[in-house]
Amino acid sequence: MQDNITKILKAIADPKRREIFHALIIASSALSITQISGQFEISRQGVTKHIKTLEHAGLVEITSMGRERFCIADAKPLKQIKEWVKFYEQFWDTALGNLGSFLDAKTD
Amino acid sequence: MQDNITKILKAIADPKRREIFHALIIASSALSITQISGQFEISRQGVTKHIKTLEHAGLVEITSMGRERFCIADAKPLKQIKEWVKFYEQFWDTALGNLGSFLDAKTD
DNA sequence: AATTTTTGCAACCAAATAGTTGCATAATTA
DNA sequence: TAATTATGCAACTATTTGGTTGCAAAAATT
Repeated sequence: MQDNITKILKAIADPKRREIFHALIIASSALSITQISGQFEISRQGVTKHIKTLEHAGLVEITSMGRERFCIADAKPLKQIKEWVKFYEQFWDTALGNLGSFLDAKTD
Repeated sequence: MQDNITKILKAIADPKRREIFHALIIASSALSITQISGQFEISRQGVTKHIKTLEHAGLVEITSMGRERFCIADAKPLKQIKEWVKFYEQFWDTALGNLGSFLDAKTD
């Protein structure tokens, strides 16, 4: 399909999925699909789809118990995003103004 | 349209856009649209579209000079992603195993 | 002045995405 | 056993997205 970091970034790029992920993270216990969808205005199936996306990114783990499926968030994949961003930190205080000085130089 | 962090996350969620952003970040000078598209296999218009997305997210700045448009990357918006991730760091070493213990508790 | 180069805009296309509804099924409860 | 509940799967729709091609216009070069 697509590489890991792409999956993670796409998963959290959607605001509704960030909300769902957040709700799971701050929940004191695992939540069933029905419990989660109760907190959102979209349909249960809509929530299920979002959860699947989060699961494929490794951000949610699911275990079945009886007829219920309990979900819990796992923040660890976000480490990869932190690492990706880390590389660019070295640029974020120097980059601004580069365009200006580049263009100034051109007009000399 | 959509909130700022969503724009930034969507911008970098696409692998091709990450490549373009990276190419711009490590470039020693600003690059024109033609110079950038020369580095990628997709069409110039394809590149232009990606750059527009990056620009709307604040990750690229563009200045026109004559008929050329010079682009430079700005990593600063990535700070917002770092901040977003930061909140979840507190969970990423404790979260694993929560589902297991939750389920164990249920069977008691 | 004629040609070439750099670009934007618009139209188009295929695939992916976010969402829905309807139905079937397995587990639980009455 | 009958009714209810939790869920998955499939089909469908509308919108967005990543990409293309064609054309026009402005700037630079010859």
